[in-house]
Amino acid sequence: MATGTRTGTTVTAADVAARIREAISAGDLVPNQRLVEADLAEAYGASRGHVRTALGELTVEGLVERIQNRGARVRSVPLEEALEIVEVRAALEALCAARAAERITDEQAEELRAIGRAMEAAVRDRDQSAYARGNTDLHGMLIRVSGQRTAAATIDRLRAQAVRFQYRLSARPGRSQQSLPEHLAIIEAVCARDPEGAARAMREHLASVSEAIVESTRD
Amino acid sequence: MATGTRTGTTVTAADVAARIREAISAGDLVPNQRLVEADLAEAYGASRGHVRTALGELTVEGLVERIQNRGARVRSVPLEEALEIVEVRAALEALCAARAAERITDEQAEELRAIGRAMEAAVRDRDQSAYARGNTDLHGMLIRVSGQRTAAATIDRLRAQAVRFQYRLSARPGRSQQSLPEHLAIIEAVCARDPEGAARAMREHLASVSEAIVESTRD
DNA sequence: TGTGACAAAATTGGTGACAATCCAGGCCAT
DNA sequence: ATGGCCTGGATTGTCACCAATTTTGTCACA
Repeated sequence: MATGTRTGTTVTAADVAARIREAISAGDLVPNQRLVEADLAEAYGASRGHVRTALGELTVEGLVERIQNRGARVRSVPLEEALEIVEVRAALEALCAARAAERITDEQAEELRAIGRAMEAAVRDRDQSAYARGNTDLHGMLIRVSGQRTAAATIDRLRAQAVRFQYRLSARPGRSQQSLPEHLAIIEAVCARDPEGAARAMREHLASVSEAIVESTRD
Repeated sequence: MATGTRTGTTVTAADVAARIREAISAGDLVPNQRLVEADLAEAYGASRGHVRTALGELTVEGLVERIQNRGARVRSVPLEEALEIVEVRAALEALCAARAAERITDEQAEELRAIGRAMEAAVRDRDQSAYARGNTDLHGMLIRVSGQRTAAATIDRLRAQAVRFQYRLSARPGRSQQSLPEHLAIIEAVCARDPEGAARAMREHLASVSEAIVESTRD
Protein backbone atom coordinates (compact mmCIF):
# COMPACT_ATOMS: atom_id res chain seq x y z
CA MET A 1 0.00 0.00 0.00
CA ALA A 2 1.34 3.37 -0.98
CA THR A 3 1.81 5.82 1.83
CA GLY A 4 -0.51 8.48 0.62
CA THR A 5 -0.40 10.04 -2.79
CA ARG A 6 -1.38 7.66 -5.57
CA THR A 7 -3.73 5.04 -4.26
CA GLY A 8 -6.06 3.58 -6.81
CA THR A 9 -8.30 2.46 -3.98
CA THR A 10 -10.47 5.17 -2.51
CA VAL A 11 -9.77 6.12 1.07
CA THR A 12 -12.96 6.24 3.07
CA ALA A 13 -13.77 8.27 6.16
CA ALA A 14 -13.56 5.13 8.31
CA ASP A 15 -10.06 4.50 6.98
CA VAL A 16 -8.95 7.99 7.92
CA ALA A 17 -10.46 7.60 11.38
CA ALA A 18 -8.58 4.34 11.84
CA ARG A 19 -5.30 5.89 10.75
CA ILE A 20 -5.68 8.80 13.13
CA ARG A 21 -6.64 6.47 15.97
CA GLU A 22 -3.49 4.47 15.35
CA ALA A 23 -1.38 7.60 15.15
CA ILE A 24 -2.68 8.76 18.51
CA SER A 25 -2.16 5.35 20.09
CA ALA A 26 1.37 5.19 18.73
CA GLY A 27 2.15 8.65 20.05
CA ASP A 28 2.73 10.10 16.59
CA LEU A 29 0.02 12.60 17.38
CA VAL A 30 0.43 14.09 20.83
CA PRO A 31 -2.16 15.79 23.06
CA ASN A 32 -3.14 19.29 22.03
CA GLN A 33 -1.62 18.85 18.61
CA ARG A 34 -3.66 20.63 15.99
CA LEU A 35 -5.36 18.50 13.37
CA VAL A 36 -5.64 20.62 10.24
CA GLU A 37 -8.11 19.12 7.84
CA ALA A 38 -6.23 19.99 4.67
CA ASP A 39 -2.98 18.55 6.00
CA LEU A 40 -4.59 15.27 7.04
CA ALA A 41 -6.31 15.02 3.68
CA GLU A 42 -2.95 15.44 1.97
CA ALA A 43 -1.20 12.98 4.29
CA TYR A 44 -3.73 10.18 3.93
CA GLY A 45 -4.75 10.81 0.34
CA ALA A 46 -8.37 11.44 1.26
CA SER A 47 -10.72 14.28 0.48
CA ARG A 48 -11.27 16.97 3.06
CA GLY A 49 -14.86 15.87 3.44
CA HIS A 50 -13.78 12.41 4.53
CA VAL A 51 -11.27 13.83 6.96
CA ARG A 52 -14.02 16.00 8.35
CA THR A 53 -16.38 13.16 9.06
CA ALA A 54 -13.52 11.12 10.50
CA LEU A 55 -12.77 13.93 12.94
CA GLY A 56 -16.44 13.94 13.85
CA GLU A 57 -16.32 10.25 14.72
CA LEU A 58 -13.20 10.68 16.82
CA THR A 59 -14.77 13.59 18.64
CA VAL A 60 -17.70 11.43 19.71
CA GLU A 61 -15.22 8.77 20.81
CA GLY A 62 -13.49 11.32 23.00
CA LEU A 63 -10.11 11.19 21.29
CA VAL A 64 -10.41 14.55 19.60
CA GLU A 65 -11.65 17.92 20.78
CA ARG A 66 -13.27 20.38 18.45
CA ILE A 67 -13.91 24.05 18.89
CA GLN A 68 -16.22 25.94 16.59
CA ASN A 69 -14.31 27.67 13.81
CA ARG A 70 -11.03 26.82 15.49
CA GLY A 71 -10.56 23.29 14.37
CA ALA A 72 -9.71 19.99 15.98
CA ARG A 73 -6.94 18.96 18.36
CA VAL A 74 -5.93 15.73 20.00
CA ARG A 75 -7.76 15.87 23.31
CA SER A 76 -5.57 16.17 26.36
CA VAL A 77 -6.94 14.00 29.15
CA PRO A 78 -6.20 15.53 32.56
CA LEU A 79 -4.85 13.35 35.36
CA GLU A 80 -8.10 13.49 37.28
CA GLU A 81 -10.03 12.10 34.33
CA ALA A 82 -7.42 9.42 33.68
CA LEU A 83 -7.94 8.18 37.22
CA GLU A 84 -11.68 8.09 36.68
CA ILE A 85 -11.10 6.10 33.54
CA VAL A 86 -9.02 3.57 35.43
CA GLU A 87 -11.78 3.25 38.01
CA VAL A 88 -14.36 2.56 35.33
CA ARG A 89 -12.02 0.12 33.65
CA ALA A 90 -11.54 -1.61 36.99
CA ALA A 91 -15.27 -2.12 37.34
CA LEU A 92 -15.63 -3.40 33.79
CA GLU A 93 -12.55 -5.58 33.67
CA ALA A 94 -13.53 -7.06 37.02
CA LEU A 95 -16.85 -7.98 35.46
CA CYS A 96 -15.06 -9.55 32.51
CA ALA A 97 -12.66 -11.45 34.75
CA ALA A 98 -15.54 -12.86 36.77
CA ARG A 99 -17.43 -13.96 33.65
CA ALA A 100 -14.25 -15.39 32.18
CA ALA A 101 -13.75 -17.46 35.32
CA GLU A 102 -17.25 -18.88 34.86
CA ARG A 103 -16.82 -19.72 31.19
CA ILE A 104 -13.19 -20.61 30.62
CA THR A 105 -12.45 -23.98 29.00
CA ASP A 106 -9.52 -26.23 29.90
CA GLU A 107 -7.63 -25.32 26.74
CA GLN A 108 -8.17 -21.63 27.31
CA ALA A 109 -6.95 -22.05 30.89
CA GLU A 110 -3.76 -23.62 29.62
CA GLU A 111 -3.33 -20.76 27.16
CA LEU A 112 -3.82 -18.27 29.96
CA ARG A 113 -1.20 -19.97 32.12
CA ALA A 114 1.18 -19.87 29.16
CA ILE A 115 0.74 -16.11 29.03
CA GLY A 116 1.57 -16.00 32.73
CA ARG A 117 4.75 -18.01 32.19
CA ALA A 118 5.75 -15.71 29.32
CA MET A 119 5.33 -12.70 31.58
CA GLU A 120 7.44 -14.30 34.30
CA ALA A 121 10.14 -14.96 31.73
CA ALA A 122 9.94 -11.40 30.47
CA VAL A 123 10.49 -10.04 33.97
CA ARG A 124 13.39 -12.43 34.51
CA ASP A 125 14.99 -11.34 31.23
CA ARG A 126 14.14 -7.68 31.79
CA ASP A 127 12.42 -7.66 28.37
CA GLN A 128 10.01 -4.77 28.67
CA SER A 129 8.38 -5.11 25.28
CA ALA A 130 7.71 -8.82 25.86
CA TYR A 131 6.12 -7.95 29.18
CA ALA A 132 3.95 -5.30 27.57
CA ARG A 133 2.87 -7.83 24.99
CA GLY A 134 1.96 -10.32 27.70
CA ASN A 135 -0.03 -7.63 29.48
CA THR A 136 -2.01 -6.88 26.34
CA ASP A 137 -2.53 -10.58 25.66
CA LEU A 138 -3.78 -11.22 29.17
CA HIS A 139 -6.31 -8.43 29.32
CA GLY A 140 -7.40 -9.15 25.75
CA MET A 141 -7.90 -12.84 26.39
CA LEU A 142 -9.95 -12.29 29.53
CA ILE A 143 -12.21 -9.94 27.66
CA ARG A 144 -12.54 -12.39 24.80
CA VAL A 145 -13.29 -15.36 27.03
CA SER A 146 -15.84 -13.35 28.99
CA GLY A 147 -17.94 -12.92 25.85
CA GLN A 148 -18.97 -9.43 26.97
CA ARG A 149 -18.87 -7.45 23.78
CA THR A 150 -20.48 -4.34 25.19
CA ALA A 151 -17.98 -4.17 28.00
CA ALA A 152 -15.16 -4.89 25.57
CA ALA A 153 -16.09 -2.01 23.31
CA THR A 154 -16.36 0.37 26.24
CA ILE A 155 -13.02 -0.68 27.67
CA ASP A 156 -11.34 -0.22 24.30
CA ARG A 157 -12.69 3.26 23.91
CA LEU A 158 -11.62 4.30 27.38
CA ARG A 159 -8.18 2.79 27.06
CA ALA A 160 -7.58 4.70 23.85
CA GLN A 161 -8.32 7.94 25.66
CA ALA A 162 -5.83 7.31 28.44
CA VAL A 163 -3.06 5.96 26.24
CA ARG A 164 -0.69 8.74 27.23
CA PHE A 165 -0.59 7.53 30.83
CA GLN A 166 -0.09 3.91 29.80
CA TYR A 167 3.14 4.99 28.15
CA ARG A 168 4.54 6.79 31.15
CA LEU A 169 3.70 3.80 33.25
CA SER A 170 5.32 1.00 31.32
CA ALA A 171 8.43 3.13 30.85
CA ARG A 172 8.82 3.23 34.61
CA PRO A 173 11.63 1.03 35.95
CA GLY A 174 10.56 -1.70 38.32
CA ARG A 175 6.93 -1.44 37.32
CA SER A 176 6.77 -4.93 35.88
CA GLN A 177 8.26 -6.46 39.05
CA GLN A 178 5.42 -4.94 41.01
CA SER A 179 2.60 -5.85 38.68
CA LEU A 180 3.69 -9.39 37.85
CA PRO A 181 2.32 -11.01 41.03
CA GLU A 182 -0.95 -9.13 40.54
CA HIS A 183 -1.25 -10.50 37.04
CA LEU A 184 -0.44 -14.02 38.21
CA ALA A 185 -3.09 -13.75 40.92
CA ILE A 186 -5.68 -12.86 38.29
CA ILE A 187 -4.64 -15.81 36.17
CA GLU A 188 -4.79 -18.18 39.11
CA ALA A 189 -8.27 -17.07 40.17
CA VAL A 190 -9.66 -17.32 36.65
CA CYS A 191 -8.15 -20.75 36.05
CA ALA A 192 -9.51 -21.88 39.44
CA ARG A 193 -12.97 -20.83 38.18
CA ASP A 194 -13.34 -18.43 41.09
CA PRO A 195 -15.37 -15.47 39.76
CA GLU A 196 -15.36 -13.51 43.00
CA GLY A 197 -11.65 -13.94 43.47
CA ALA A 198 -10.91 -13.04 39.88
CA ALA A 199 -12.90 -9.84 40.16
CA ARG A 200 -11.15 -8.94 43.39
CA ALA A 201 -7.70 -9.64 41.95
CA MET A 202 -8.48 -7.50 38.92
CA ARG A 203 -9.74 -4.64 41.07
CA GLU A 204 -6.61 -4.80 43.21
CA HIS A 205 -4.44 -4.79 40.13
CA LEU A 206 -6.09 -1.69 38.72
CA ALA A 207 -5.98 0.04 42.09
CA SER A 208 -2.24 -0.46 41.95
CA VAL A 209 -2.18 0.91 38.40
CA SER A 210 -4.03 3.95 39.67
CA GLU A 211 -1.48 4.56 42.41
CA ALA A 212 1.38 4.10 39.98
CA ILE A 213 -0.14 6.67 37.64
CA VAL A 214 -0.34 9.22 40.43
CA GLU A 215 3.28 8.59 41.35
CA SER A 216 4.43 8.73 37.76
CA THR A 217 3.04 12.25 37.41
CA ARG A 218 5.01 13.55 40.36
CA ASP A 219 8.01 14.44 38.19
CA MET B 1 -31.50 32.55 5.98
CA ALA B 2 -31.83 28.89 5.42
CA THR B 3 -34.29 26.85 3.40
CA GLY B 4 -37.59 28.58 3.56
CA THR B 5 -39.01 28.07 7.02
CA ARG B 6 -38.93 30.83 9.57
CA THR B 7 -36.28 29.65 11.98
CA GLY B 8 -34.08 32.67 12.31
CA THR B 9 -31.72 30.55 14.35
CA THR B 10 -29.69 28.12 12.32
CA VAL B 11 -30.17 24.46 13.21
CA THR B 12 -26.81 22.81 13.71
CA ALA B 13 -25.85 19.16 13.34
CA ALA B 14 -25.67 18.82 17.12
CA ASP B 15 -29.23 20.12 17.39
CA VAL B 16 -30.48 17.57 14.92
CA ALA B 17 -28.64 14.80 16.75
CA ALA B 18 -30.24 15.90 20.03
CA ARG B 19 -33.70 15.94 18.49
CA ILE B 20 -33.30 12.47 17.05
CA ARG B 21 -31.93 11.18 20.35
CA GLU B 22 -34.99 12.53 22.13
CA ALA B 23 -37.31 11.07 19.53
CA ILE B 24 -35.77 7.64 20.00
CA SER B 25 -35.93 7.91 23.80
CA ALA B 26 -39.54 8.99 23.63
CA GLY B 27 -40.42 6.12 21.35
CA ASP B 28 -41.41 8.38 18.48
CA LEU B 29 -38.82 6.62 16.40
CA VAL B 30 -39.00 2.86 16.80
CA PRO B 31 -36.32 0.22 16.15
CA ASN B 32 -35.66 -0.53 12.49
CA GLN B 33 -37.46 2.61 11.40
CA ARG B 34 -35.82 4.10 8.36
CA LEU B 35 -34.25 7.52 8.77
CA VAL B 36 -34.39 9.21 5.39
CA GLU B 37 -32.07 12.19 5.29
CA ALA B 38 -34.29 14.42 3.22
CA ASP B 39 -37.30 13.79 5.46
CA LEU B 40 -35.39 14.56 8.64
CA ALA B 41 -34.00 17.72 7.07
CA GLU B 42 -37.51 18.82 6.23
CA ALA B 43 -38.86 17.90 9.66
CA TYR B 44 -36.20 19.71 11.65
CA GLY B 45 -35.57 22.60 9.29
CA ALA B 46 -31.94 21.69 8.80
CA SER B 47 -29.85 21.12 5.70
CA ARG B 48 -29.27 17.59 4.53
CA GLY B 49 -25.58 17.94 5.29
CA HIS B 50 -26.30 18.61 8.93
CA VAL B 51 -28.67 15.66 9.12
CA ARG B 52 -25.95 13.56 7.60
CA THR B 53 -23.35 14.42 10.19
CA ALA B 54 -25.93 14.01 12.96
CA LEU B 55 -26.62 10.48 11.76
CA GLY B 56 -22.89 9.86 11.81
CA GLU B 57 -22.68 10.89 15.46
CA LEU B 58 -25.62 8.71 16.42
CA THR B 59 -24.08 5.77 14.61
CA VAL B 60 -20.93 6.04 16.70
CA GLU B 61 -23.10 6.26 19.80
CA GLY B 62 -24.79 3.03 18.83
CA LEU B 63 -28.29 4.42 18.46
CA VAL B 64 -28.39 4.25 14.69
CA GLU B 65 -27.28 1.66 12.20
CA ARG B 66 -26.04 2.57 8.77
CA ILE B 67 -25.59 0.45 5.70
CA GLN B 68 -23.65 1.64 2.69
CA ASN B 69 -25.93 3.14 0.06
CA ARG B 70 -28.96 1.88 1.94
CA GLY B 71 -29.32 4.55 4.54
CA ALA B 72 -29.78 4.72 8.27
CA ARG B 73 -32.23 3.01 10.62
CA VAL B 74 -32.87 3.10 14.33
CA ARG B 75 -30.75 0.26 15.62
CA SER B 76 -32.66 -2.66 17.07
CA VAL B 77 -30.89 -3.94 20.17
CA PRO B 78 -31.37 -7.70 20.58
CA LEU B 79 -32.32 -9.12 23.97
CA GLU B 80 -28.93 -10.69 24.46
CA GLU B 81 -27.21 -7.35 24.04
CA ALA B 82 -29.69 -5.60 26.32
CA LEU B 83 -28.78 -8.05 29.07
CA GLU B 84 -25.09 -7.33 28.51
CA ILE B 85 -25.86 -3.64 28.79
CA VAL B 86 -27.60 -4.17 32.11
CA GLU B 87 -24.60 -6.11 33.37
CA VAL B 88 -22.25 -3.29 32.41
CA ARG B 89 -24.59 -0.76 33.96
CA ALA B 90 -24.66 -2.85 37.12
CA ALA B 91 -20.88 -2.69 37.37
CA LEU B 92 -20.79 1.05 36.73
CA GLU B 93 -23.74 2.04 38.88
CA ALA B 94 -22.36 -0.09 41.69
CA LEU B 95 -19.16 1.92 41.41
CA CYS B 96 -21.13 5.15 41.52
CA ALA B 97 -23.19 3.99 44.49
CA ALA B 98 -20.05 3.10 46.42
CA ARG B 99 -18.41 6.46 45.68
CA ALA B 100 -21.63 8.26 46.52
CA ALA B 101 -21.70 6.50 49.90
CA GLU B 102 -18.21 7.81 50.56
CA ARG B 103 -18.92 11.39 49.56
CA ILE B 104 -22.53 12.11 50.40
CA THR B 105 -23.24 15.14 52.62
CA ASP B 106 -25.93 15.30 55.29
CA GLU B 107 -28.17 17.51 53.16
CA GLN B 108 -27.79 15.21 50.17
CA ALA B 109 -28.61 12.23 52.38
CA GLU B 110 -31.81 13.92 53.45
CA GLU B 111 -32.67 14.64 49.81
CA LEU B 112 -32.05 11.01 48.96
CA ARG B 113 -34.33 9.83 51.75
CA ALA B 114 -37.00 12.20 50.45
CA ILE B 115 -36.79 10.50 47.08
CA GLY B 116 -37.26 7.19 48.85
CA ARG B 117 -40.37 8.45 50.64
CA ALA B 118 -41.77 9.74 47.37
CA MET B 119 -41.28 6.33 45.80
CA GLU B 120 -43.04 4.63 48.72
CA ALA B 121 -45.94 7.03 48.31
CA ALA B 122 -46.05 6.38 44.57
CA VAL B 123 -46.35 2.63 45.16
CA ARG B 124 -49.04 3.17 47.80
CA ASP B 125 -50.99 5.38 45.40
CA ARG B 126 -50.30 3.17 42.41
CA ASP B 127 -48.95 6.23 40.57
CA GLN B 128 -46.69 4.68 37.96
CA SER B 129 -45.40 7.89 36.47
CA ALA B 130 -44.44 9.26 39.89
CA TYR B 131 -42.60 6.03 40.60
CA ALA B 132 -40.75 6.24 37.30
CA ARG B 133 -39.77 9.82 38.14
CA GLY B 134 -38.45 8.73 41.53
CA ASN B 135 -36.48 5.99 39.85
CA THR B 136 -34.85 8.45 37.49
CA ASP B 137 -34.18 10.89 40.33
CA LEU B 138 -32.57 8.23 42.46
CA HIS B 139 -30.20 6.88 39.84
CA GLY B 140 -29.42 10.39 38.65
CA MET B 141 -28.66 11.68 42.11
CA LEU B 142 -26.34 8.79 42.96
CA ILE B 143 -24.40 9.40 39.79
CA ARG B 144 -24.21 13.11 40.50
CA VAL B 145 -23.09 12.66 44.09
CA SER B 146 -20.49 10.11 43.04
CA GLY B 147 -18.73 12.75 40.95
CA GLN B 148 -17.79 10.13 38.36
CA ARG B 149 -18.30 11.92 35.10
CA THR B 150 -16.74 9.26 32.92
CA ALA B 151 -18.97 6.59 34.37
CA ALA B 152 -21.96 8.89 34.09
CA ALA B 153 -21.41 9.52 30.40
CA THR B 154 -21.00 5.81 29.72
CA ILE B 155 -24.13 4.90 31.65
CA ASP B 156 -26.15 7.50 29.78
CA ARG B 157 -25.06 6.22 26.42
CA LEU B 158 -25.82 2.62 27.31
CA ARG B 159 -29.19 3.43 28.80
CA ALA B 160 -30.21 5.25 25.64
CA GLN B 161 -29.49 2.13 23.63
CA ALA B 162 -31.64 -0.12 25.77
CA VAL B 163 -34.53 2.31 26.15
CA ARG B 164 -36.95 -0.06 24.45
CA PHE B 165 -36.64 -2.59 27.25
CA GLN B 166 -37.04 0.05 29.95
CA TYR B 167 -40.45 0.77 28.52
CA ARG B 168 -41.66 -2.78 28.54
CA LEU B 169 -40.44 -3.12 32.07
CA SER B 170 -42.08 -0.15 33.74
CA ALA B 171 -45.34 -0.96 31.97
CA ARG B 172 -45.39 -4.31 33.74
CA PRO B 173 -47.92 -4.57 36.58
CA GLY B 174 -46.45 -5.21 40.00
CA ARG B 175 -42.96 -4.28 38.93
CA SER B 176 -42.75 -1.30 41.27
CA GLN B 177 -43.83 -3.39 44.27
CA GLN B 178 -40.92 -5.67 43.63
CA SER B 179 -38.29 -3.04 43.03
CA LEU B 180 -39.25 -0.64 45.81
CA PRO B 181 -37.48 -2.53 48.62
CA GLU B 182 -34.40 -2.85 46.43
CA HIS B 183 -34.35 0.89 45.90
CA LEU B 184 -34.86 1.55 49.60
CA ALA B 185 -31.97 -0.78 50.42
CA ILE B 186 -29.70 1.21 48.12
CA ILE B 187 -30.76 4.46 49.76
CA GLU B 188 -30.20 3.07 53.24
CA ALA B 189 -26.71 1.80 52.45
CA VAL B 190 -25.65 5.06 50.81
CA CYS B 191 -27.02 7.17 53.66
CA ALA B 192 -25.27 4.86 56.14
CA ARG B 193 -22.01 5.63 54.27
CA ASP B 194 -21.49 1.95 53.57
CA PRO B 195 -19.78 1.76 50.14
CA GLU B 196 -19.56 -2.01 50.01
CA GLY B 197 -23.21 -2.42 50.98
CA ALA B 198 -24.34 0.23 48.52
CA ALA B 199 -22.51 -1.48 45.68
CA ARG B 200 -24.00 -4.83 46.65
CA ALA B 201 -27.51 -3.43 46.88
CA MET B 202 -27.15 -1.80 43.48
CA ARG B 203 -25.87 -5.00 41.90
CA GLU B 204 -28.75 -6.96 43.39
CA HIS B 205 -31.22 -4.41 42.09
CA LEU B 206 -29.89 -4.62 38.56
CA ALA B 207 -29.77 -8.40 38.70
CA SER B 208 -33.49 -8.25 39.42
CA VAL B 209 -33.95 -5.84 36.53
CA SER B 210 -32.17 -8.32 34.32
CA GLU B 211 -34.48 -11.15 35.36
CA ALA B 212 -37.53 -8.98 34.85
CA ILE B 213 -36.38 -8.11 31.34
CA VAL B 214 -36.07 -11.78 30.46
CA GLU B 215 -39.54 -12.47 31.82
CA SER B 216 -41.04 -9.48 30.06
CA THR B 217 -39.88 -10.83 26.70
CA ARG B 218 -41.66 -14.14 27.20
CA ASP B 219 -44.86 -12.86 25.65
C1' DT C 1 -50.10 -16.79 -11.86
C1' DG C 2 -45.44 -16.29 -11.34
C1' DT C 3 -40.93 -14.70 -12.94
C1' DG C 4 -37.33 -12.31 -15.02
C1' DA C 5 -35.64 -8.22 -17.48
C1' DC C 6 -35.62 -3.61 -17.80
C1' DA C 7 -36.61 1.34 -17.01
C1' DA C 8 -37.78 5.00 -13.70
C1' DA C 9 -37.73 6.94 -9.25
C1' DA C 10 -35.84 7.59 -4.85
C1' DT C 11 -32.01 7.92 -2.00
C1' DT C 12 -27.37 8.14 -0.62
C1' DG C 13 -22.34 9.40 -1.45
C1' DG C 14 -18.77 12.67 -2.74
C1' DT C 15 -16.65 16.89 -4.28
C1' DG C 16 -15.82 21.56 -5.23
C1' DA C 17 -16.78 26.26 -4.55
C1' DC C 18 -17.77 29.87 -1.67
C1' DA C 19 -18.92 32.19 2.74
C1' DA C 20 -17.78 32.91 7.57
C1' DT C 21 -14.52 33.15 11.04
C1' DC C 22 -10.24 33.44 13.40
C1' DC C 23 -5.41 34.78 13.98
C1' DA C 24 -1.02 37.25 13.31
C1' DG C 25 1.20 41.18 12.46
C1' DG C 26 1.63 45.89 11.22
C1' DC C 27 0.12 50.61 12.03
C1' DC C 28 -1.20 54.55 14.47
C1' DA C 29 -2.66 57.35 18.40
C1' DT C 30 -1.87 57.93 23.15
C1' DA D 1 6.28 51.26 25.16
C1' DT D 2 1.16 50.18 25.25
C1' DG D 3 -3.17 49.33 23.55
C1' DG D 4 -6.74 49.57 20.05
C1' DC D 5 -7.78 48.86 15.22
C1' DC D 6 -7.41 47.28 10.75
C1' DT D 7 -6.02 44.11 6.96
C1' DG D 8 -4.37 39.70 4.68
C1' DG D 9 -3.86 34.94 4.97
C1' DA D 10 -5.16 30.60 6.74
C1' DT D 11 -8.67 27.53 8.17
C1' DT D 12 -13.14 25.90 9.02
C1' DG D 13 -18.32 25.70 7.97
C1' DT D 14 -22.05 25.23 4.70
C1' DC D 15 -24.34 24.33 0.71
C1' DA D 16 -25.58 23.03 -3.95
C1' DC D 17 -24.79 19.98 -7.42
C1' DC D 18 -23.88 15.62 -9.73
C1' DA D 19 -22.61 10.70 -9.72
C1' DA D 20 -23.50 6.08 -7.98
C1' DT D 21 -26.45 2.85 -6.07
C1' DT D 22 -30.52 0.75 -4.52
C1' DT D 23 -35.40 0.19 -4.73
C1' DT D 24 -39.71 0.23 -6.96
C1' DG D 25 -42.78 -0.28 -10.76
C1' DT D 26 -44.00 -2.23 -15.31
C1' DC D 27 -44.48 -5.43 -18.76
C1' DA D 28 -43.55 -9.32 -21.68
C1' DC D 29 -43.52 -14.18 -21.56
C1' DA D 30 -43.65 -18.95 -20.00
